[in-house]
Amino acid sequence: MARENKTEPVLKDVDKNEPLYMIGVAAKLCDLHPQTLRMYERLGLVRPARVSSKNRLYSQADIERLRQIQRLTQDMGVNLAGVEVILDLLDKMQKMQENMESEIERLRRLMEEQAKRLENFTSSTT
Amino acid sequence: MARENKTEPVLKDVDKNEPLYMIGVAAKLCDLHPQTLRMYERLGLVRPARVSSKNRLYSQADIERLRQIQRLTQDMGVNLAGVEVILDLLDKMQKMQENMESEIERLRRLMEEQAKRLENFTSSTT
DNA sequence: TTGCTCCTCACGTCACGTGAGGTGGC
DNA sequence: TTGCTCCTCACGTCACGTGAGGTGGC
Repeated sequence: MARENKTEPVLKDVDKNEPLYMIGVAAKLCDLHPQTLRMYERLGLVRPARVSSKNRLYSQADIERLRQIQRLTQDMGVNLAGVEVILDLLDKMQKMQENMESEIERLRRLMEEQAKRLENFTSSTT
Repeated sequence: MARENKTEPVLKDVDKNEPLYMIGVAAKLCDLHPQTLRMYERLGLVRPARVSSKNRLYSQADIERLRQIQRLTQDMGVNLAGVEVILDLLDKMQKMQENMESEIERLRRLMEEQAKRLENFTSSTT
C-alpha cells in the first residue's frame, strides 16, 4: 500500500505515474499554439495543474480534451462558447448512460434471483 | 376516418389544425429578423414548409426550434456550427433516454409476471 | 397602390487565433 | 547566454446578423 516516494512534485488529482507536459510540449502534441492553450485555460475550457502556482502541467486527459476541442473548432467550425456547451452535454450523456445501464443491470440481477427461486419451487413440487 | 376537406393547402407532415406562420409573423414571434430566418433555413437549421414551393410556412415546432437557436446564439454566444451539433446531441440524448426507459419498463413488466408466477406456486403449495 | 413575399450583395461587428514585446527562473 | 516560461496588447480574418435594392403575386 505504501507508495514509493519519488522526487516528483506532489500534485492533487494526478497519478504520479502519468506523464505531465509543459505548455510547449502539450502544444506540439496537439499541434496548437501555446497562446491558444493559455487562452483555453483563461476561458475555463482546460484546467492544467500548476507547479508551485507557476508553470502549467498538462496531463494525458488534458491532452485528450485539447484534441477534442481542436476537432470541434477546426474541423467542425464550432466556437468556444459552443465547445463549452457540447463538452458539458457529452459529459451529461455519459453519466446518464452509466446510470441507466446500472439500473438495467440491477433489474436483470433481480430477475435472475426471482428466476432461481421460481426454479426451486418447480423442482420441489415435481 | 375520412377527415374533413378544408380549403387549406395540403402540407405533408403538418397537422391541419396546427397554426402556420409566414416568415414575417414567425420572425416577430421569435423577435428575429426575417433575413435571419432565411439564413437559418439556408444553413439547414430550420426547415419550414412551403406553399407551392414559394412562401415559407413555420409550424409551432419550427417556432420552438427558432427560440432554442435564439437562446443558444444570443444568450449563450454559441455560433451556428455549434447550434447544429448541440441540437443533434439533444435529439440523441432524448432518444437514448427513451430507449433506456422503455428497456427498464420492459424489465419491470417481466419481473411482475415472474412475481405473479412465483406467487401462484407459493399459494398452490400451501 | 400598399404590404407582404422572394432573392443577392455588402457592410459592420465581434470572436478567436496568433504574433510581438517584455519578464523571470532553471 | 539560450530556451523555456509567464503575462498583456494588438492585429487580421472570418462568421453572422442585418440593411439595401430590386422582383413578383395576393
